[in-house]
Amino acid sequence: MLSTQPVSHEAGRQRQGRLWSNLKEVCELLHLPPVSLNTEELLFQHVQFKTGQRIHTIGQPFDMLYVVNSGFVKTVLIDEFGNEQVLAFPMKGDLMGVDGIHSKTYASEAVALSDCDLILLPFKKLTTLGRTHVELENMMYGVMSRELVREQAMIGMLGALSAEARVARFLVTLSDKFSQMGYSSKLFNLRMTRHEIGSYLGLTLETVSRTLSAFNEIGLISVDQRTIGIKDVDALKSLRRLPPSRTRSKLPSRAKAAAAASEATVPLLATL
Amino acid sequence: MLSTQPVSHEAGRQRQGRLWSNLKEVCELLHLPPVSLNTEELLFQHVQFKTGQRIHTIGQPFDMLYVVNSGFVKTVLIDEFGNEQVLAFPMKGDLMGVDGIHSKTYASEAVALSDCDLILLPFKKLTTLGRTHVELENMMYGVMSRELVREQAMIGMLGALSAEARVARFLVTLSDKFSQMGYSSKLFNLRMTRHEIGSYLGLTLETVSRTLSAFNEIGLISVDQRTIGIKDVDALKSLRRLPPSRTRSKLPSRAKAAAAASEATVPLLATL
DNA sequence: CGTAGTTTTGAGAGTCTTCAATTCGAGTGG
DNA sequence: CCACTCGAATTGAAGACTCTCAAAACTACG
Repeated sequence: MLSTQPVSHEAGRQRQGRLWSNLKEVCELLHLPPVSLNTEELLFQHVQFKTGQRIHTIGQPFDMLYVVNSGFVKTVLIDEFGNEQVLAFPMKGDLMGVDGIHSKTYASEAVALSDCDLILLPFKKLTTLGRTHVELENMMYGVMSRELVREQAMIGMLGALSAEARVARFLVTLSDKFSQMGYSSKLFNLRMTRHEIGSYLGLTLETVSRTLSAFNEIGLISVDQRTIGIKDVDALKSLRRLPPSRTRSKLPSRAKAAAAASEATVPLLATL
Repeated sequence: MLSTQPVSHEAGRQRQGRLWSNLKEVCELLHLPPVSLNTEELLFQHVQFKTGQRIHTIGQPFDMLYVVNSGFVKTVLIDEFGNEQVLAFPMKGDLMGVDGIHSKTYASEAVALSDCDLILLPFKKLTTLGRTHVELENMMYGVMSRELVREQAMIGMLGALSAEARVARFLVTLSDKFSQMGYSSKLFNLRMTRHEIGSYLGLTLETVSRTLSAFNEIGLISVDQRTIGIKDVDALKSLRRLPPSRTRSKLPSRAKAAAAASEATVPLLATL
């Protein structure tokens, strides 16, 4: 009903029947301090993909970075059995393709989850340009480093959090992202299936579904198919579980706050 | 007993009572095509850390990248409870500190697991230099991208593999790394505790211990405290489990090869 | 030769997965 | 316009894999 992506693309101008953006617009999209350059004439082309279309595949020669201007994408790894492992759900302002730099070949596959509009950043062009424009170069390193930090956080999450905590975090992150994009942070539509969410979080689709239902019953959220309403962000944010391994030996082993959330039989959390 | 790290550092020369390495040596260490530059005079300083010493902490201002020249390190994330989440075990030839570029502050903590020798790469110096030497610049991007791919693989592992498969992979990876470093790939010492391994793999120390014991009983490896002997690399490499989630709908649902490894009650699996 | 940390091993509990059935929703063709 | 079909989502029940708690053996170090 609401929070449908806008059809009009804020960034970009028409030219030769296509959309183009300049560096400044790209920087804004990436939430980076704008590179103050005389690069008004330096334009990057947009490309549109329809739902289900592949943006790039594993092994394909690398030459482009992509920035999502609108729409939703998933990036996946594919193992020797053909099983997908979702790595990320890039959306407006997210960068894709960095994993291709090293081997000059994309290491992951990107698929459009909705019709979307991407900005093409020819990697060669960027690096040559960065050589003369320090700011741009810093931007490049910065964005790559940011990606790395994001993945580190992901590893931390997969390695240490319970199913409930993972789903809660996922929702909070999505909520933030939506608000950041100018949509409602309280009510939004998931663009991915439970299966894809599960893959992303290292869970089965059933567990994802059950957890969402549980959150719903407790009143943390409202769920109707792919429409999610956030009702208690704070509770979601603080949803934790005792760490699975007793780490950091020297700590005053905190009492396992067996916080029974109301009388619900649902074994949810220690709101700390 | 064996495979103790060499006291002498292959790379590096004495000068002012300290060790220094040139760019070529650093590139070799990183397994990168040597940057053919007239940079004989461009030297990078070494630093030594003793077991347990902190190389950098979270939040500390970023200015250096580090390359491990000898010894063993762990990098960790620390959550709000003070719990450690091991991110990696950098060893000879590995790069550290990239996560600090983005926020100009290290995002992780690095601790020496053994006495070790690191090469300091002042980030500013590298980038300025890269501006004039394309090869060096490419190297920078390449190494960062490689790190990203490594972490992606880690995410895939944490999200999809069983405890046994994770431990098996860990051993194989270590074995490869050791052989790459010039040590025996068949017999080596772990430099980290079960607890650290568990944190790294998203398991408890008990599960790690039990899994190693199980591998031992089956004859895949020999275990004596921290000394590991690899006896059947291929079996370790092919150790898998049915994916936890039925992904990729359209596949001829492979029969769950209930391969009972010998008659052991140990539920160890589908050697494919 | 104690003391503390590491590792092993056991037993029980619990979370998450697996298998299965049902409902829901959208797209297609009659 | 409605029946039909297929994928997505929900829910239940049982089972499996790991975790938790606990105790003991071992190692290292002072």
